[in-house]
Amino acid sequence: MTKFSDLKLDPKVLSAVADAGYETPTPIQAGAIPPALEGKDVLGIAQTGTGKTASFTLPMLTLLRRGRARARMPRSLVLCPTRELAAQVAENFDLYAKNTKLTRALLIGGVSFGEQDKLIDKGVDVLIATPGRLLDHFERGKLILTDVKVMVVDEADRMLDMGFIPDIERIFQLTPFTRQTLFFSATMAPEIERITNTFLHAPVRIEVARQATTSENITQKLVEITPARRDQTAKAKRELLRALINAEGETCTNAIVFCNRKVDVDIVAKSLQKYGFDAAPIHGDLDQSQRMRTLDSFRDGSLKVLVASDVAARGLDIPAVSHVFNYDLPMHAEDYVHRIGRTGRAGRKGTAISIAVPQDEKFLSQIESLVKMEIPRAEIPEGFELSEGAQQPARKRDDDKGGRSRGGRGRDRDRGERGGRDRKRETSQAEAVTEAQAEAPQKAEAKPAEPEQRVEAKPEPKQEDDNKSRRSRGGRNRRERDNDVVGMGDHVPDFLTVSFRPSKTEEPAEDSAES
DNA sequence: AAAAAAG
Repeated sequence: MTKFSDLKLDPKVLSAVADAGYETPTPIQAGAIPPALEGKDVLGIAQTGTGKTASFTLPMLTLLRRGRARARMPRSLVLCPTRELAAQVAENFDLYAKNTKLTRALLIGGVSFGEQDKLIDKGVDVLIATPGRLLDHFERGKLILTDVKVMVVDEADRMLDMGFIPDIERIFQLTPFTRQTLFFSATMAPEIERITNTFLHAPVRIEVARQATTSENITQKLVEITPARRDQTAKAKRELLRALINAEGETCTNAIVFCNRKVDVDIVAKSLQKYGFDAAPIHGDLDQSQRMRTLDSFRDGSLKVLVASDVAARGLDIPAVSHVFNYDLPMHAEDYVHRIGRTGRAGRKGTAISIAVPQDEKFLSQIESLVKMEIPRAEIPEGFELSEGAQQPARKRDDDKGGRSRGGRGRDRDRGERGGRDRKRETSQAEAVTEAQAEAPQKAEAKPAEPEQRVEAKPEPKQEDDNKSRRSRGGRNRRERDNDVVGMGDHVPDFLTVSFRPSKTEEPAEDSAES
């Protein structure tokens, strides 16, 4: 078995690796580092969580150790699809470059140019960037790319999804033909193939096994419900989500809840907060500093539940998440794998629980054929009061008061209510927001018996106001929502210390009667 | 059908 010490890395880099506690390279590292150190182009086919980042940072630092960057002329370039990913790569560089004098700059959108300009002017060895901001700097004449010796493209498949390929091609053309290229992608779509054929020179191809489509460390579950009425779907799912989190009890130390839409990320996060969960949203419409703050507090454990769009599905290094909840099933089966891959990492056990409604059927079957297994159906947790708003997959359609039944988890999802023609979203954004708002207040009364004071942090009067303003202003009030979302942290009793024993009072009857 | 990224 190779060790890092066998890999001809710079001693200073090696000592940083050792300090970080790593001894044995992962397969992608063992495969990519040696050719990269020889100056060869590398085509790495690997997913997140395989140790990909170190497989280019370590050789780059070694290759760059001699020489010095000139003003505005970075010596290497790392391109990442998202800001968070770029920031994370930057952290990696800091970690492994700590014993060297190499410098780096992070060029991402959403933050001011000033600081970035200053660093570029001083000259940096490593430039880590998202494509848009990089080109922005270039067009302003701030950046000269003719001295780039090494260029890395990270998560190329995602760049493709995001429409970055033209930008990437352009950036390739701005760098010298003689540069060394390290190129990473989880898949080799035809378009990616074309790019690599065009811009890589005799690359060494390293392919590591798909990160088990489903790691056996991850316990997967699927809970199907069939809301009696379409317009109650969202609320029923939120109720169910809370019940599922509660049912996991103390085993749920921290969790990511994935939603397909940004608006739902906000709604769900807000709803969870109203119910006393230590939750915060993250998606691409939130401003960058808030994204960073949220992510930081999630990493350091002060935030327990991260409600996220797919911005967080891939690439982000969030260690040791005990649970992943799919509030929505992802529309791309691939994303399911990425999402649940946020848990069960590094040999730990993880749990991934997904909520499905009848409309999800086709996504579900795609997911199941991708992961090559049927996701075990789980029962609706105790404490989830089955109301008209949410029923288990209907076995009998006319059993319309039969909410209480718990047994049936057959796969007859096509039975349920599916008014095929009406494809549009069941609840408008504005309605949904007010609905989320409305859920909690009733909650407060229903709950005094509960030992934990989770609800007490709730700023009630303010909500009523917001509620009105929201109603009148339709759905376009994200900024406003963001503002009252943050800052509950200190008041909300620790998620961990809460006893999760589900209680029926948790779901007041009014909750489902309303609307 | 949605998210992300340059404003």
